[in-house]
Amino acid sequence: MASMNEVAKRAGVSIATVSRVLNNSESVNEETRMKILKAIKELKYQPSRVAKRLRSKSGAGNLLGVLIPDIQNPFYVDVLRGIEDVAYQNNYVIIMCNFSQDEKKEAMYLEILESEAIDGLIAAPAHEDDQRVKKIVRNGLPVVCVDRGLKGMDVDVVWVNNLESAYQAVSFMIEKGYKRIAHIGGLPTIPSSRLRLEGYRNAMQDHGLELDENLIIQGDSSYASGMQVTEKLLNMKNPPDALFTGNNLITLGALEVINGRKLQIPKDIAVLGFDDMNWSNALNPPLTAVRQPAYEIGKRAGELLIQRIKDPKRPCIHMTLNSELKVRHSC
Amino acid sequence: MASMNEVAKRAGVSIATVSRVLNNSESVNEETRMKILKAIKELKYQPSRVAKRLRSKSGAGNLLGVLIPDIQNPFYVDVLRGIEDVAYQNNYVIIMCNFSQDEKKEAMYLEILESEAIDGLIAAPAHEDDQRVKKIVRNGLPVVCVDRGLKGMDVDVVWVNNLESAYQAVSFMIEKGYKRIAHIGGLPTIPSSRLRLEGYRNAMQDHGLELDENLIIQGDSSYASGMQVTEKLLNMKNPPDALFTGNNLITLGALEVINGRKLQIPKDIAVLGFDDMNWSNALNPPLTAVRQPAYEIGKRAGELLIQRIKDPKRPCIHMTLNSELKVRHSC
DNA sequence: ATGAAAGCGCTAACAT
DNA sequence: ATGTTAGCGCTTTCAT
Repeated sequence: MASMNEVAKRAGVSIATVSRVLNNSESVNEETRMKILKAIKELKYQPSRVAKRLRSKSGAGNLLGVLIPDIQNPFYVDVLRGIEDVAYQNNYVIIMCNFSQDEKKEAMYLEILESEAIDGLIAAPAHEDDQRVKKIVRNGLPVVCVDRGLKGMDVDVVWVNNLESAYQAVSFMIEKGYKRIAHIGGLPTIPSSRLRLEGYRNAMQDHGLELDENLIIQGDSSYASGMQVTEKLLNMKNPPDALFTGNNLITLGALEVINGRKLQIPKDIAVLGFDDMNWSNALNPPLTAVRQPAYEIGKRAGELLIQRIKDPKRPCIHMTLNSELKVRHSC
Repeated sequence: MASMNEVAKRAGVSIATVSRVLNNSESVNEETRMKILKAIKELKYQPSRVAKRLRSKSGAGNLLGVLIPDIQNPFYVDVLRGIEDVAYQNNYVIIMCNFSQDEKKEAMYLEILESEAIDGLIAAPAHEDDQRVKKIVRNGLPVVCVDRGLKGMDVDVVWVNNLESAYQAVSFMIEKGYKRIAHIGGLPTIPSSRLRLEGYRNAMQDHGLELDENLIIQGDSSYASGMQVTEKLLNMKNPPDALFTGNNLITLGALEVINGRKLQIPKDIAVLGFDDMNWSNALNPPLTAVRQPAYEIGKRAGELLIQRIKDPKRPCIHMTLNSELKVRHSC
């Protein structure tokens, strides 16, 4: 790979001038500019992003970190797609850090990202009291949180109206006539899990339905937990007639168990999932679900981050996107 | 962030000595080592991976590029997980480049990766004649291909026995008694699409079944193409009694159409998919599928890449993993 | 309008 | 065993 020096030599100018035309800064004589452009072309010169990053400490490195809890969850894949599109359009590139709900791994990745001199970070922190992410924000790195905020910390957040969405979904179930609606929640440490649970509780109460605490079980947000909890619920002497599942993976786990028992959805048990998937119509019956605009969450987060990199002083924004109840046939 | 210089000053030594203890190279007096370690701790010093990368041109940068055609395809997500695990264990970090089957985007990303001075690349090239990836290999960057090779080029590849797997799958369908088995293929430019088609053809012929060319349709490997082609097939005057779908996304698209028409699987039409998903049991009925060991493909590729980075002279390996027919209830 | 030179944080000769 | 020094490829004053 040719370096700026070689370009400068070939064009018979100094590297400073080359740098100037590259950053189309200030006034450069049209003639010399042409000479330089020619040399660049001939040498197939491409600037080293590494050197650039080393030199200019802020925002010019075109490198973003993305920290997500679980790449196997389709929700985060879609978020990632949104981020990636914005990043790509702005000549940024992404270091992907999937910490698989493992806080040790999260800590490692965060250290590495710092030492990679990223220009900004999009993160779904392990929980809202995540000291590691908080420290990074305090250190002045531009950060945008997705799906979860940071308690007591002013930071950009893009998320969805979890409580209201859950409330609306459960209300829908109630109106459909379901009485014993169980909720399989995600990790209680995750704020969105708690909000969805709260929405569930509120809806039940507001509609005068009895709140059977045995019907509320929180797992660890995984497929396996979806299976386990569903088993448990279905084994009850008085099992639920409907399931409100707390995320994508839980929903899928629940479906596996229900299918395994040859139960009919929604006749024997109805299912309404939080989180939609692009292929929810491929399920049989098609899944009724709360659709978070995952791609858009990622896109917005990317935009906010790039804004913040350019203008670190801009006041923080909490952007709440609306989710949508996709009524299909499982409830 | 503290720099090596500050550490050196605090410990009262030169930066060279600091560098030595960091790379636990050569002999350093135990006493000074302690002093330095102490200073490092006190300053919370972390080496800059950027500076390191700029300086030492080969393999020390701990940065890997991953180039994949479609992050929305669960197969690639699992591959990515495998790569990521190996990378993480070896202190490498990943720049994720999803080119969404768009060759312009692929080209852009490849350029950027070069200028990021990555130590190695794992790629699923757009096709086997991909000049851009070929050039990178020729330039001497360590590269491992997954899922697809590079025609006329000696390069490490990790893939699956596509032809045999398809052959086996279709034979299974035939033995089950299906006669009019349709194949919805992926992009003909992708080698694995062609191999799976060939496996299909061979199986049909070897079992003395008529090869109705109307039953063989190649799309673009997407969910949408899965839907379109399935529509077309089901609208035939003499529709197929079984579907052999060419990848994950196609399968899901096909299922949506089949469900939409209230057709029973496998009674009205059987489905066998190439590519399994972690949640295939959540489908109703559970999907019979050819399971590629996607995670392991990623893991192996990661291992091969790190080996090659350490030893660029090692002869190339074509590693063919076995896929497995998961017989469930859709066929 | 252009060049010279310092320096980002580190590695790797080369000295001592 | 440790220090000095010359870069890696670039940006950015400060001169001219």
